Amino acid sequence: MKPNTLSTFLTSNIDLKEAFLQLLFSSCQIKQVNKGDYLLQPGETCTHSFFVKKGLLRQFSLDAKGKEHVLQFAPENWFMSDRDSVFFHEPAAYYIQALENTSVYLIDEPFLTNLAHKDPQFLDFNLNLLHKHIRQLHKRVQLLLSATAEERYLDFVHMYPDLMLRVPQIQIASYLGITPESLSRVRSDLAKKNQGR
Amino acid sequence: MKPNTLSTFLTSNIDLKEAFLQLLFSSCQIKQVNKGDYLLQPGETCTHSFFVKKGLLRQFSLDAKGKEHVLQFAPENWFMSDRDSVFFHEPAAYYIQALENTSVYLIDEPFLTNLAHKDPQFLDFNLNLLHKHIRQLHKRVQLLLSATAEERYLDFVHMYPDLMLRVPQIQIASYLGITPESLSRVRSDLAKKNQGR
DNA sequence: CGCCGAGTTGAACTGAATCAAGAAACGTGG
DNA sequence: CCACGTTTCTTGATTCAGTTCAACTCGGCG
Repeated sequence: MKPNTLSTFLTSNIDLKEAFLQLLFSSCQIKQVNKGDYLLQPGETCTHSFFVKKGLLRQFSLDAKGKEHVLQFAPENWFMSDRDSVFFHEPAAYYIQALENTSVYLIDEPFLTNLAHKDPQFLDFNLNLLHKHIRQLHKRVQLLLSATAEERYLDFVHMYPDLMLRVPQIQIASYLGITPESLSRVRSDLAKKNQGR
Repeated sequence: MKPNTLSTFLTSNIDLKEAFLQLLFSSCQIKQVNKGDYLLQPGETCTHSFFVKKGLLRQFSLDAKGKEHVLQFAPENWFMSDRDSVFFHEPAAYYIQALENTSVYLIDEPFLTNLAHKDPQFLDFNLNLLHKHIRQLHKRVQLLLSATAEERYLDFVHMYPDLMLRVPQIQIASYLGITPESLSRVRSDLAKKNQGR
């Protein structure tokens, strides 16, 4: 299942009524951002989530020592939003930046909530997304608690093989919670092991 | 705000209609579990979440090396559920165990979903909970990525001071992703530092 | 009593970080 | 299309936070 548009993404999960789809599209603006540009920076507040039509986003934080830590990536057909800002109307705690030239739909939150209230199918779809997100985060915590750098890398490659080809290793290292140097070593160790087979 | 019952917990967030509250209570069974007993084990499936009336639960996994990793604790008035099992009808991946003699409400999932569909206020309440949960998990990932053992410990003490008094250090160490020995050392180092003031 | 799990403390070890330096890839402007 | 500077990736040497293993203490509890 490889949805290519917002429409197929939405309908691939739950059969949304055509009318609601039209409504969603018509209410969405599209925004273009260039590689390196920011959609959101800490301290700002915004009322919409982003849905990636084309391109690639990353969400990251800056710690006290000035280091970046990637929370997640969002390639085509992924949602990304800063919950502090969008749902709780607090200043954002994270950066959202384009890693490629990217076009996103701006998904207005009040509108989404409205839709959830009006369309039972959309509500199910929405709840499903949230539960999946939580499950994925649980898995991530679990990996950070228990797995070595190598294990986490292998899991990443397995889960997001396409991202390996698009995201600089330095970003992947940050996502995995290791330094770029360590990632490089993990990769060369794995290459050696696999050479013998 | 220190809610003491399911009723006050629910109403403290959003004003739920009295009728729905009655409905919720009437449909909930109460279950008693003794310290050390399991509410759920990997491989099982169950259709309800747990709401802790009195006592303390923990959710944890067992890794390949036989080590436990605590994902989260649930003291009074917290929800705990295994999403794999409850929402996706897959075998559970985690254990849920009582750390004290505990009584929980069994919250039937189909019923909850129903409620969300019927009562707009309950829906908002439900969505709010999910978004908060995600936000908390983001923060946890962020800490695991960027903070030292000491920093994570201090954050835990700050966030859950009550749990420090009820949960064995060995469990807290597991939650923080360090060994009990390391936690002991972190604590004694902090004690030394604070002694001089 | 004596046992047993929780917590502490010490010494040796290790996975990953840090620091440093070089090589390869990339984009931008001439 | 090439030259340049910039960023990414690699490799090596050293350091360090946290683990491991082991011994010992303490407080409950049968």
